[in-house]
Amino acid sequence: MSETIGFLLNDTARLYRRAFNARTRDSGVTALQWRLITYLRRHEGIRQGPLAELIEVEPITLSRMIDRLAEAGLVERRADPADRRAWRLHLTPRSGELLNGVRQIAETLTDEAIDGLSEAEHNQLVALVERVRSNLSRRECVKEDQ
Amino acid sequence: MSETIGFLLNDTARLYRRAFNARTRDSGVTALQWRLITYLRRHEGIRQGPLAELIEVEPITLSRMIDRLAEAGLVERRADPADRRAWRLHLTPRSGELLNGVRQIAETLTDEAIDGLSEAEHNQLVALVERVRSNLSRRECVKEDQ
DNA sequence: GTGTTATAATAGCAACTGCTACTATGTTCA
DNA sequence: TGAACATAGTAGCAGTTGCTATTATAACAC
Repeated sequence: MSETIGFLLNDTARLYRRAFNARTRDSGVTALQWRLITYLRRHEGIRQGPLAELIEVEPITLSRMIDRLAEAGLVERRADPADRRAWRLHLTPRSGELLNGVRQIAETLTDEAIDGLSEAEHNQLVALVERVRSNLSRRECVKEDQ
Repeated sequence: MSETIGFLLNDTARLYRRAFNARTRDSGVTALQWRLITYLRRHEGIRQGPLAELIEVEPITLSRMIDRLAEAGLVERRADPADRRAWRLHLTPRSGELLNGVRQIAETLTDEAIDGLSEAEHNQLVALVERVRSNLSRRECVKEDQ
């Protein structure tokens, strides 16, 4: 059996993305864009670098996601008055409206994904995956460990 | 907390891919290509359609992965004598050599990913993720349920 | 036998991802 | 002050993924 945990996680994540995107196609927001926006909501005015670190993607990856979100009118790049190299990211009012609908879909999908799992199993699943994530995370960025 | 299971799985899977690819860069084989090859090894001569279904990707996605693997000399498309629309997929000898090295890397990485988990926890993790996967899987393809 | 429908694979388009290399700006130090 | 270094973000390239549409072939219906 080469069904290692890596492949299994990949498969499952891909199926989740696919299901999410299939349901939100009309809204024009993908699973990952939605996630980015939920982070942004809690970090209004954050710069791209720290946000990229927060969600653990490369700066360039984030940069291009922001490109698309800005083009869609969901996110705004504002010049940082203190550093002319940097942007500060802000959500537009339009994003708020959109997100209420999407949040519903996301919650439903999550419920379906964990269908049949008890509360305890669900908690355990999250805890175990988080441990795997932190195992994989620390070996890439030994720079900070807080 | 919007750390839903979907995002968590996605994050973890991405970190796994990243770590894998970082270690196998010289070999020229990515995590997903390697996985495809391990499937192919157990299904020599399979056609693209069934293989795509097996690994649950769209046929076009598989088609392009095969393009790259064929170009790299790891996989061969042979005409199907019984159906001129179809290809039969075969591994080349070169793939065998390559894979022994990659398998080592994959095993090491898996060990690191589950570092700190007991045998029981590891088993439980796999079992729980598999249940989530099957929850997500069945809702896309109600066609077959065996 | 010919027309309709189904199937195998691919083409175009677009989103997500990371690597290396680059530009522009800020910081430090001599 | 001016050079060396660091940081914020982007450009080019390539791999993975899926949607819709298309081509070529097969299977079926009449």
